[in-house]
Amino acid sequence: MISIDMIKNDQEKVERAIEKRGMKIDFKPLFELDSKRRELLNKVDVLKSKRNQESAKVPALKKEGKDCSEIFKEMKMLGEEISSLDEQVSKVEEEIFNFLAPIPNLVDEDVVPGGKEANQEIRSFGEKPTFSFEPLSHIDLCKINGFIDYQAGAKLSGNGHWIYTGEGAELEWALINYFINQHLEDGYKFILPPHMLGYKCGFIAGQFPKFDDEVYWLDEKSKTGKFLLPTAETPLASMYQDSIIPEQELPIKMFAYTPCYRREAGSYRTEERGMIRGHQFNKVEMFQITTPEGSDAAFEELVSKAEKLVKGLGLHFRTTKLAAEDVSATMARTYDIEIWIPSMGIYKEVSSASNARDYQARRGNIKYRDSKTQKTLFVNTLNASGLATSRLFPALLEQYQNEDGTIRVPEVLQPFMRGKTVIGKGK
RNA sequence: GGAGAAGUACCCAAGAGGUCGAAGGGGCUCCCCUGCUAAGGGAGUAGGCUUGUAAAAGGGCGCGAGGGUUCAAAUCCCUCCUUCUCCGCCA
Repeated sequence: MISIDMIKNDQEKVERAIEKRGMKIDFKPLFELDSKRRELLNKVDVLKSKRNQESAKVPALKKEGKDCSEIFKEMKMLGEEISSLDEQVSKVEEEIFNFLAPIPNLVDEDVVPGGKEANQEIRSFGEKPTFSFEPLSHIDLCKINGFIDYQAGAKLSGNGHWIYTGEGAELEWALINYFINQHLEDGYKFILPPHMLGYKCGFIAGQFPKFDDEVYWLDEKSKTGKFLLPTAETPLASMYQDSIIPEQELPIKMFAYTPCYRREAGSYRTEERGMIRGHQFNKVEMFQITTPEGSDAAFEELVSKAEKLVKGLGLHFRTTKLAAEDVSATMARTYDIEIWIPSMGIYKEVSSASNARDYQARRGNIKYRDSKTQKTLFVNTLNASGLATSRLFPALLEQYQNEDGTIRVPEVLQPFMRGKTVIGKGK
């Protein structure tokens, strides 16, 4: 959420940032609402002040045995005026909220305008692997090795669901453990949040109201109902809602492992077979809460942590800085770490690292107390996957396959697989 | 799922329609005393949001949240949330 003050202070800057997303917003109605609100508040506050003063006199008058009915009559009329004005105030405030809430975050100055085509690769690691034999796709590799049971998954839950079986499940779990271990070593706090969340979490994280159709609602979609988390970012962003964090506790560094549940309605189903896009996938999510001054460094840290994980697996990837239209509405900047999937001949996102600046903090009223001024200020929130397995797993199988269809286990995963160096029974 | 009780400031807690920005205690801060420590004495310790302004002064809101009754609500009524206790259910 952006604020009226941000717009007032530098309207040009705000407009520039929004234009980069290919949008245009006329703020005039907002300013009108704002001055109307002030006007109403000034009026009603004077009346309330008068009511308070008069009411304070009553006990003394009563003690003297004087008649107060005249005052009561007058105050009753005042009271009616007050409640009518109060009503107008809350209506205007609601309109202001409805105006501001859907406005996307302001992208950083250095984020270029445009869509996907304007994304810039900022660095890459490793090379596209070459094979001396005809490599198999991860789908075939899973089938011959019995890592994944797609058919049974579909039987249980329909399209977009799969079952990790045997060494496939072991590999999946080893990946998750490898991530968790790295984050613990880096001093991040381990969080296991609930998977069923209330509406407000979705609002704070910025997914609602726009994307409230893309999550699974456990009952009917409503402000009181619960939905299954689409990413652990949603609960992590909401953990500190309505609180003031002492500055010395910042930055807060944490991570969570959860499955992610997504409807993925209208996705590119044919291209994305296998586990590229499913309704449930595993992800470890990193999250940081920082001061505004600390958030750039935190962002770099998150990106490099995600890169380190992929590097550790020895997988070829590139890091891309997203152009404005590709940055999600909640975020000011996003870097994607994309991994090479040989059978598809494309890079797929395994981590998305973003700085929300104070956008989520405003939505969730998350503040910190500045140690010098003692003032309360909004925190910055940042998140990055670290990592999602559903793209990593296929890339790993394909990049680590042997000619006989077995899979070499990357060294970093071996400790989590009881020392195994090769998995699968092969062709 | 059912029944009951409770939610007041950093913590505990009084408060039962008007002078309650809310008693008291603990904690914390400062000072005094005691050669250290323990103990004692004194003073201070409500914020958050908002309005207003050049800055201020001043004003509004505030006792879990939201409504309502009333001239007036921490206090009465309703709804919701949370916590605790008891009962039920047991993956």
